[in-house]
Amino acid sequence: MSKIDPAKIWSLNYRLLMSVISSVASDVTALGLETKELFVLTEVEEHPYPAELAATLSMPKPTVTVYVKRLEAAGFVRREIDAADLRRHRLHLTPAGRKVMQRGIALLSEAFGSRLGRLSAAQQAELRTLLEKLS
Amino acid sequence: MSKIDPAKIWSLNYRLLMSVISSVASDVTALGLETKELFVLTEVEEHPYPAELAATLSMPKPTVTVYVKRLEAAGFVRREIDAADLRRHRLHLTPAGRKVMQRGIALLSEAFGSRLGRLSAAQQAELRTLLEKLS
DNA sequence: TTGAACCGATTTAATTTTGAACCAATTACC
DNA sequence: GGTAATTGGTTCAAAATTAAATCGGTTCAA
Repeated sequence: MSKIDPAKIWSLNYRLLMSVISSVASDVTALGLETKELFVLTEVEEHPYPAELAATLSMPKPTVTVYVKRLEAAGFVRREIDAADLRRHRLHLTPAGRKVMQRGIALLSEAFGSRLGRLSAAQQAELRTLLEKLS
Repeated sequence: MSKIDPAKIWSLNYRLLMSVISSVASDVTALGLETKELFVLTEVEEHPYPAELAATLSMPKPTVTVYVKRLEAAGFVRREIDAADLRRHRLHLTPAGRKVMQRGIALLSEAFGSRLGRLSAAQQAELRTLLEKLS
């Protein structure tokens, strides 16, 4: 068996993700948001503050500011000042935001799921376990 | 066991990659190239034409044009018109390009490898196998 | 051959993304 | 208390990215 090459695994994974992203991009934008805005939307409930979103998604803060502004303008999130810390802006998914997020996730699940379909259910579970360990 | 959720696996993987990328970014730029330029560099030998690079890395063609121009200006790749098809520009890694690519890959391997280190050798091999099936 | 369709790459112009500087609120510490 | 350091978020100007149009070169069908 050949020696494990992290860069090779990296490259496989990187190209996989990029390929899936670009395959769904046009359908996602048809929903009225950019792909990366969708990623933000999917994390809003677990990480309801812009700074948290920036950290978990590894995005610069000004980028999050822009996305949140657009998501708010589109009516997908609502913002309110956190009473306990007036610097913080707590974000809430609106019903429209939840709906569009679910549609976006469905597109992603469909595209990525069709790749995952090449694996058995056990292998998919194994992949998830491995990725969780890496996270 | 819970039902397999492609979007969940997706999200784990996406955040993992972004996190690794941003952790190496500053060291990579210290080598004299941008992170994405490094990705291009690593694929040049297997895919020596810009159009191929764009396809395998899921990048728009103009983006590749820009990166290749910079890599050429930095002396990391050489370009020559393909004699068999005058539209195509065959790319070659220069010795300096190979060196910087190896350094960049080492950084990436180090950063990603430290995550991979949480897995046993068998699990790493398994991950690679799974990702190859998905690619 | 010819010319219509196609393909590889680039240019241009517009949009997206981000580093740096900033402001306001909070925290830590004397 | 006071004030220095930190944190959440934004602004602004600059840089990166890309869609659309373009230009040669190639292919293919007649």
